[in-house]
Amino acid sequence: MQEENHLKAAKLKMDRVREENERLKLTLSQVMKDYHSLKMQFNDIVQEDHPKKISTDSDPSDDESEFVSLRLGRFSGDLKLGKKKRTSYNENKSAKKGELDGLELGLDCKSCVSNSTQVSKNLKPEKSFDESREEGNFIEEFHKRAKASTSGCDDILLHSPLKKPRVSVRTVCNTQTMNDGCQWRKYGQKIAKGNPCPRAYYRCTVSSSCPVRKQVQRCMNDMTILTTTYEGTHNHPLPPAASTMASATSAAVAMLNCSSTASPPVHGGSATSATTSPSLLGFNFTSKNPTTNSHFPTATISSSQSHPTVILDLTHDNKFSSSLFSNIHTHSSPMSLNFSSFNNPWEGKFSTFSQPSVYNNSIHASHNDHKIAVATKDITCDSTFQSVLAAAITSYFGSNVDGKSSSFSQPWRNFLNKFTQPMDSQQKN
DNA sequence: CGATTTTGACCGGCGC
DNA sequence: GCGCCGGTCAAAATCG
Repeated sequence: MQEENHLKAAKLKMDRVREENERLKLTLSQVMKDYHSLKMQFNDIVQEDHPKKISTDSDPSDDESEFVSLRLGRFSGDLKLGKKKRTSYNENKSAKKGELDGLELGLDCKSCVSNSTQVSKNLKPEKSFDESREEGNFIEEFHKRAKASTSGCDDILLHSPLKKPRVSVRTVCNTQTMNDGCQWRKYGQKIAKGNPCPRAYYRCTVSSSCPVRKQVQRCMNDMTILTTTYEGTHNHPLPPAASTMASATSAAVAMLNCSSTASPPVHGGSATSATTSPSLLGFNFTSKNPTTNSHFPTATISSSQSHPTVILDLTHDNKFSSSLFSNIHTHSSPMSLNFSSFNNPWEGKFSTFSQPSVYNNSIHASHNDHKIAVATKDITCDSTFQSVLAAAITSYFGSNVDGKSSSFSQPWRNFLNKFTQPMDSQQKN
């Protein structure tokens, strides 16, 4: 009798799970449908805007070569590995810790020597004096390249080298940390004010002398959201997966640097006072309608007194963003740059985006059309920013995973191509 | 037994 | 000067 009851209960449970499964399938198919339709529409828009540019600028087979490669710490000849023998990237270990189930930023960023110089122009060192001493030649070369820049991006960091820029990445992640391809050792944990979740401190252990640190903290409002804050630049070669993240963060830092000049003069003129400016860059791509904004990744530039910070929000669920930002950067009026991703570029790459709630809301094409139009129009105002932006997007979404196929859809490629046009041609527009 | 994590102590910057 | 707070250190504990 009891067994029968158990059986019935189990059957009921199975039915419920089956129903849930069906619901998820439906959601997935809806997302896929949206994706394809948006992809088509985006393609149309880009083609209409710049039909010739896209078709004539480069060989289609050479699409990826147009992408900007940002690789800090990868200048040849200056690679000094630490004495530690542990230079392999032990994925088994990560798997043991459950990281393989977590976020995987395992997309390679195509390394283009010819193009990297161009980007280096836009990048500025993000080192403190101490770190500069440590890194010797590497940073010298970096400075040389930075000085050779004609981009006009003044560097607040050169003027105030102690204020190391940071890049925060917000992701949905169920594991302790997201797997960014690098090897880290935890060296501390603290309960930070304003958030009961402990903040963990990690340092890069790929090279013993690597100055890169990261902080990992869960969002108080949504425990599934993980905020990873990177600081510093790797002074060693990185595995492809790690260089992807490094490129993205570097791009974000460069974005931050450029913002310092693009922002209107603010009282005091210090880096920190920029936070009081409601529109840091003078750009605002964010939709006025908050309800249409929930699916798009945003990069937020803000600055605390000690650390200018770029926040890349990859959660798809920006309803938490405002509260989080207000918690972390209480002095900031962060500006949102809405990249208006049409498809779901994270799909399949961020494996922990498994929560149905993330995808449950459907994406409306009309809104996206409007948003991408606004975005492309406004972004073209700043060409330096464009390459940086493109680099960031490229590195995050994967320009070329294995050298054979790009994970970008054609609309994305066109979009990126548009932003990686030579600056001169952009400015003439 | 070496590598890694944990955790309390310590340090320095900042605001009052 | 003092206290708060973020960040780091380092000894002990744990893991593989």
